[in-house]
Amino acid sequence: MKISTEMLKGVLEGIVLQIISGGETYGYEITKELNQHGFEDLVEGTVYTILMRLEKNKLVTVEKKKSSMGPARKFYSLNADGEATLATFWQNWEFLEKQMTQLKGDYHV
Amino acid sequence: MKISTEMLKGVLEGIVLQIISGGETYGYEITKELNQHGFEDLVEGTVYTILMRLEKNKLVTVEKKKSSMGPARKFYSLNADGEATLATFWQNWEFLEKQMTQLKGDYHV
DNA sequence: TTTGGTACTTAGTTTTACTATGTAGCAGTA
DNA sequence: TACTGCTACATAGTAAAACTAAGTACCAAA
Repeated sequence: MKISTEMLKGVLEGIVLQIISGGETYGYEITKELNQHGFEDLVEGTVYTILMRLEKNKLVTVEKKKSSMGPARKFYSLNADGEATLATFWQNWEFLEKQMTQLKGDYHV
Repeated sequence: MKISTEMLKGVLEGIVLQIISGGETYGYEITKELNQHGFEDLVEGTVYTILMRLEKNKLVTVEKKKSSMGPARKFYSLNADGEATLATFWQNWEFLEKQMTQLKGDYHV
């Protein structure tokens, strides 16, 4: 099963924040992890644009580190604003979940 | 609490299908119902564009009926394709819900 | 006759993710 | 050496969906 791409809008950024909150990581790794979490069709390009948006919006700190496995990696960590944004994201998500469950029940014939 | 608008993309169409599945209804009424279901900032224009998309994609049937309360109403009902699309929508939603819950647990520090 | 609620429409904009492609480092191997 | 494959990042252009903002029109009550 794959997730319809439109349904991801506004959710994907929160997901990436959540993954980074689990510990310093970088774009290529995030992509691979998401691919194994049901986001099969997600490609690197999409993740990189999100990471750059996070950086532009000052929700993360970035540190470049050399790797023995290829080119240098850009490691991302959440800063205070990032943590706050992530917390708000989950609140919104849970609220949406609740409304969706209600709608499903209320309008069932 | 209101739902962030970007998070709605791809979800709103399913929500509207779900409401219609509960019985023949029209745009203005759908808007009011959603406003009371946590979608406070949702305005008519948004709902109407979704309804027209549903009609264009042949997921609904439309019937115009006079009203004693103002101009004529356009009543929408789901057809077979609409029901199928709605069922798929809920499958996708539940899958996304599952993945989100997993992500929240897996990457918690 | 004017106000307010009901009801539908649409042009233009913004946001977000996708497509597609390019660049580059490094390891193993033929 | 040349080639393949995996690792890793970057980005220009496009598509989809919802929003903004404005308009039209019907009808009832004050």
